[in-house]
Amino acid sequence: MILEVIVDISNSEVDRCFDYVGDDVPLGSRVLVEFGKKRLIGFVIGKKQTSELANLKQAQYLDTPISSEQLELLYFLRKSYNLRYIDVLRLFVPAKLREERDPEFSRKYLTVDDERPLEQLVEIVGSRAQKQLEALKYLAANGGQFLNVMVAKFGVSAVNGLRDKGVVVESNVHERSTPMGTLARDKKHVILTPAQQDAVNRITDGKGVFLLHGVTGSGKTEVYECVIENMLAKGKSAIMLVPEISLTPQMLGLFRARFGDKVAILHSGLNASERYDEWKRLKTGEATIAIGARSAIFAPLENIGAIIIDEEHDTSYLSESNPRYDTKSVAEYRSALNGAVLVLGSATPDMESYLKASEGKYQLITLSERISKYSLPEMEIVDMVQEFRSGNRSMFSVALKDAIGETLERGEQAMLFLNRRGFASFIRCQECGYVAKCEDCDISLTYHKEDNELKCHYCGRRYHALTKCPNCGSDRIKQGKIGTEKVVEELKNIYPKARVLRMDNDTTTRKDSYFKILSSFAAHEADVLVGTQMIAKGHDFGNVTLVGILEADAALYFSDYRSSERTFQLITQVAGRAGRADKKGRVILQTYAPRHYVFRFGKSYDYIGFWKKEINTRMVTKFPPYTKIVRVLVTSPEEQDAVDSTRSVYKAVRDIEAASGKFVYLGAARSPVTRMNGLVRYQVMMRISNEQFPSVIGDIYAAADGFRPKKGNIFVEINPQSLI
DNA sequence: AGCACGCCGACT
DNA sequence: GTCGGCGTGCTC
Repeated sequence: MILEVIVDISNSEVDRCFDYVGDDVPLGSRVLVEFGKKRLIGFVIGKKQTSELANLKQAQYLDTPISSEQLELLYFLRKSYNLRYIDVLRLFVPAKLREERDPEFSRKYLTVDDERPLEQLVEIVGSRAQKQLEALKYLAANGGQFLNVMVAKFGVSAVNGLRDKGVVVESNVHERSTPMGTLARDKKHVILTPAQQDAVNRITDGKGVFLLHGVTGSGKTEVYECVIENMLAKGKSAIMLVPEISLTPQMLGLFRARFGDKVAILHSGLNASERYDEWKRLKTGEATIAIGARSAIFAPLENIGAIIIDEEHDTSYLSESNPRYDTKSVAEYRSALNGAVLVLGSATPDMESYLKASEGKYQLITLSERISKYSLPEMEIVDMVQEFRSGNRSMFSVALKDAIGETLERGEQAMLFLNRRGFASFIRCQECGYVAKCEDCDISLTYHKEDNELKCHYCGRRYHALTKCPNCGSDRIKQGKIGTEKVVEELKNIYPKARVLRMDNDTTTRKDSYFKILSSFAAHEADVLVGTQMIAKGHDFGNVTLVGILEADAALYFSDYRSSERTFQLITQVAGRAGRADKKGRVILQTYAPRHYVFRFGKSYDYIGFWKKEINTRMVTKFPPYTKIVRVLVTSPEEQDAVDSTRSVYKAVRDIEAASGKFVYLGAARSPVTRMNGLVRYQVMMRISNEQFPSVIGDIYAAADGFRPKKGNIFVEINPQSLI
């Protein structure tokens, strides 16, 4: 039998099948092959009787980790996102399966017998066996250790003595570092409200895609749990995706409590062995629920009954590098393959999701009541232009300053948000709040220091830098951006006794420091937490009664067509942080544009009102979800190489346009960030109507692949999150 | 990705 | 004269 094998090398040159001789193994099998001079892991994706080539090498069968359904998914991903075979296959298997070594390789692990108290065990060992007692104490103190490590430390006879006396327990593990037992398992009994029950029934008995629009605190999680429970009862499996940031021990404990060992958790904190163990539990059917961040959509489950995507508007569902893909559309495809329901849940759904719901493509379920009897906090909007005019040059409005003082006096906590993203900045007049926008796109211009000019990131149009406000003539027109350090500094000046914690990209370089800061704040080791949007998500802090949003419009004027949507999502999310428990919350939102519709709708938590206004803008200005933005990014260490490639791609795309009909926009230019990591960056930008998109995207991919720069790289992005 | 083959500059 | 630079091409 000839096997068509994809080898484990991610390179466009070898993104095709290589023929090997082998046994008649199932498609999706893992084999060991000799490729050139290297021994590599490969995946069988095709079989045939004969090959055009002579002298084929032999492929050695290992196992079959990939299902036929996943192979269908492979072709879908490859076509939709122009991915290489191997990049998709790598998403399907844990890293352990990319090594030649037997993944089942395990070591003996010793733990102290926890059925009996330690004193009793000490007695059994007896005072004569000093070395054994020492080893036992070490085990008890460390919670366990590998057998070979114990032997090295205490000698064979001491360790064997302990094993003979039966005071230690042996188990086979890979390299597990976090024992399963550490997760809390307190079971809570949940009684659903009629609205929740109705949602559960509709989803369980239905099919297709559901958009679960539930206000903050409306109990979406209970709905997810019940849907999963019903699917398990039907003998089906389920996948639940959450933003990486919400994979907290509390959240996982909740699911463990309800579903026990049926849950497999795939999060970034797992080491390779733990990941393999969880993957295998799903593959063998021992676990039938997969919970994790976006890549858990590829979990090796069969007969899936439900796929749930919590906080579906979250941008972490879009993979922006290496294998680029959109988790939601993968989920839609996979749920269709399985005949499963797909549930998209959010308090502030993605513009496109709600549009599909309004068009009847998704079934809309609304949870409008909060479970808790406490209502959402009152939102006050402070006009910072007014503050500035009345002589307050501080970054804190009088209202916010007073509110912080009162909160501190009551011994409660406050959170201050700085709405900041990226390093590029817009230009704003401090006197009147004027912001420079592109005349063609109605998107805020970005100031580029190197060229001292303003640029539109969507069409490339350039404008002179402003020295005076065109609206009011003031010269107080400058970059609108402040940092968290400055906020902390000023806060310390006003309230020297306040204990302040700061969290932003600088303070949270390591992943665990994020949780450290949050849990320190939760333990009331600080009175005020100052941070960027990072602190908007995550835990509930019962003692937080004040939330201040300092530059509510900073993201609003960020050069991005989604800036209003982002701002609305953010203020809704942030407001949810205030007064969740029995204390009434207060939100103070500072802005230079108090009459902007985002704040008008945000103040009353009116998602639908906002959506209607915003979707109309998108339709009129021809931005997603009515069009698709396609960007071909070309990078190279050499200017000419990048220019040549960009020109060729642009010409090819012009031909595609000529054959297919005019695009909404097409242009080629330098990328907004012209150099990065020593590489020059050029781009071809397009905006294409939804109708036209499916028929041209394949040709655009082909054009990009065909005119790859000699020394650099080229890739195609669809609706990129940022244009840097 | 690696590795081999192959054609031009500064060294014993 | 040669050693080695990395451009180009191939791996079933």
